[in-house]
Amino acid sequence: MLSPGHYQILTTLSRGGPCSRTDLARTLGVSKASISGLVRDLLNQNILCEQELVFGVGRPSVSLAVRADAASFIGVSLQQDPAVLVLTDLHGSVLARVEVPRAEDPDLCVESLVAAIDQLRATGGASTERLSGVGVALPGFVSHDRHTCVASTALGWRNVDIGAALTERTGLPTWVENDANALILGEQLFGPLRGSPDFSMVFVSYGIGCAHIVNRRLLRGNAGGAGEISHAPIAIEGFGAAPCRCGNKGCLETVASLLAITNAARRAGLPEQIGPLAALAAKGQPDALALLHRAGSALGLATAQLIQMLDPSHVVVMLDPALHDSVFAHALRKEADSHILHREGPGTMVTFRDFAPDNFASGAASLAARYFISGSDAL
Amino acid sequence: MLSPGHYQILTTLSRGGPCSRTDLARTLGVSKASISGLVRDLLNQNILCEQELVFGVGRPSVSLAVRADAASFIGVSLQQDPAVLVLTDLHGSVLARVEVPRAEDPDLCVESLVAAIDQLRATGGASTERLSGVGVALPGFVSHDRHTCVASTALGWRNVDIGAALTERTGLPTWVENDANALILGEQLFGPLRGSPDFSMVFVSYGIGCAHIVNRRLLRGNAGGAGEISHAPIAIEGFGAAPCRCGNKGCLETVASLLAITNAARRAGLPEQIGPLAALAAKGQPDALALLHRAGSALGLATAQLIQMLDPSHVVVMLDPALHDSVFAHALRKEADSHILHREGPGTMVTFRDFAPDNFASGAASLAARYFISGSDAL
DNA sequence: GCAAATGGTTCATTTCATAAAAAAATGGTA
DNA sequence: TACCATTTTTTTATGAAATGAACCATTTGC
Repeated sequence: MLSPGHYQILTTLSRGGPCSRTDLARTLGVSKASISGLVRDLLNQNILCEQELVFGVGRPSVSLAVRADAASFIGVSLQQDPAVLVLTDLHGSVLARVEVPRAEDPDLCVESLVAAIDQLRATGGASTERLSGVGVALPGFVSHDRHTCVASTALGWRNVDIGAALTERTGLPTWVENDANALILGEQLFGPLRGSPDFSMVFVSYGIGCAHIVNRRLLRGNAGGAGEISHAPIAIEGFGAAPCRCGNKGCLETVASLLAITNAARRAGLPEQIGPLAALAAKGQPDALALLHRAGSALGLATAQLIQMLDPSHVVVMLDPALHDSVFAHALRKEADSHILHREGPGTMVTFRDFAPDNFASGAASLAARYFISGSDAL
Repeated sequence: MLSPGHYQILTTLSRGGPCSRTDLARTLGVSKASISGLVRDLLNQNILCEQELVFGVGRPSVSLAVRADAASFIGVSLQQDPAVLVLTDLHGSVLARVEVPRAEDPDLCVESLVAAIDQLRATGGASTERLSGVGVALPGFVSHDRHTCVASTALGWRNVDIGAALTERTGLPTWVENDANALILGEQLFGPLRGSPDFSMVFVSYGIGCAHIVNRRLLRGNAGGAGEISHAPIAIEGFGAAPCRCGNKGCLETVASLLAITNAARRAGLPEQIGPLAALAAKGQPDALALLHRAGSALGLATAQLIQMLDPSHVVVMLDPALHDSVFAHALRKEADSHILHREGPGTMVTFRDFAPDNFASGAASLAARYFISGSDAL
């Protein structure tokens, strides 16, 4: 139905925001005549709309924009229990949201997800008329065709074809993706860093996740293992090197994950919740301070490794709000800063952002949105 | 002269080796009719040739191959003193070679390079009739248009437009590139790993260099700083953390570069040449063993960081031949292996290869060859 | 020999992109 | 107010490029 030319226009508008037909012709390097015809098609199909006039010297240009209601998508996050499902529009805005318990058994899990999806379809009303696809984010490895969960220790799954199951039950095309990858792909399509060709994201949850965009594409690596920062070797002098469940020693997640932090807090007789722990550290409690400083420094060192290796324009670190202005964040920034090579010009910008489980669901929805916009799942 | 279709055919043949017209049509997703016409053009221009017949069930297919003598290129390496210049054909084979002292002064340097290029042109004879371009590899940062050396501590250069200077004096289009990048781009076009979409290379010289191919493209990063493994933080327990010239502590190059090794050897009263030092270690001399083990372990740890972050299919480590079967190499492999997350399937393969200054010159020549083959310098 | 299978070519047709010209919409100026 | 310069957008005529379908070529296997 839509040609590569149509998809190029949608991608450009989605990446760079509204612009005129002439701008599109310049950006894409094709003639204004071609753009005119393609845009007409997209207007007729109610995928684009003409916005306000932009006045310059001559005839004003008409801004073209992708219509938010041209399509809607469902995103499923199995990153935590409970699972989060969202219905989003073509701008990435969340229209509806629902939570369901995350069942371990694959069949039960699909069952409850299908019920939740039906609920979203009912809630969404008119906006679900053009419902175009489902995206699933999960902690684990996903097959190359983005249908099957090859392995997930968190879920206890091996070779679960959740993509096929959901497609069959919902009648909607489904894409499955690793949680960190879904997060960064959502950011690339709809987030503040949209359009940035080289950036990385790290999130600190019970585990630690990481993903990279390089040359505008997701970095998967040879076996889909790129970004496995959890097991980055970060043994620092005086840090000790605790054995990790992977069998090695000195892995990042033995120090900086929420699980490691809460475990260490329990052993030290400190509160296990991250909020009270951070509050205690803010008041100057030495053990809490040392614990969070250690964890932040470790993640800072891993971040420095990342920056030296990839030289991204931005690294976004998603943290629990309680950690935002804490010794954890400060130690992270300081340790990272002291291990990167400073050169002229603007270096890599490290920013913190609130960690929320909904980010994964939105990211998952963006997988389907990407297909709608680019006409292929080439990431 | 050549259309995008022509370049697609050249790129496919160069990447995957000889194949038939029908194979090309299948691979590129276009009709046999189109291929037929494009191939005819390339045969007429003596860029392709028909090779042997491949017999199957029906009519045998004619293998098409890129002619090695369709064009030739000059590669310049300023990676070490003396500079190395090579003349290569379109298969990457070296046809002629010459060395010249590497002058510090940019004007003198250009002068001697031009003289050497003229010498290569004279030596090359008939093969230089289709001389198509010059590539330059140098240790330092290169501007985005691949003409100017922005900064090089090794050469003492700042904003030297060596590309423009050589183009003016030789009349040949010129591409300038960082040494590590030139090396890996040469490998991608002509080396054993040609066609592999994700791999990395590390070389150990007076400094340590590194570059990555990700999704078939060179990973440059935001400011061209990707692959700066020299200053990767590798402080290991018991390693100490020597201050580095970059101002930080615990950088890889303070331990594992040839410069660091020879300096440490001098302080310990050991031979400064890497060959005798390795021989001593092979005989069991404890200080030599400890020194090389330390250096190899450090590089192994950095390699583990690399593998965890990027998950490449291969990491090629270019080493002085004396180090190949040494404690350095063994410690490298052991340390890398003990810090990567092992999963099912074939993991990253770490291989050693001889380090030779000529590799950089060949890589430099491949920059020009790439333009001939792909019609653009989009890396 | 002849059918089956596959590789490669020819050619009329369609599709696609373009350049050039025309139309539209505005600001400035006499 | 009339008119011109400027820029955006549409229309139209032209040319390049890719295609499908038919055709020819050359082998294997029976």
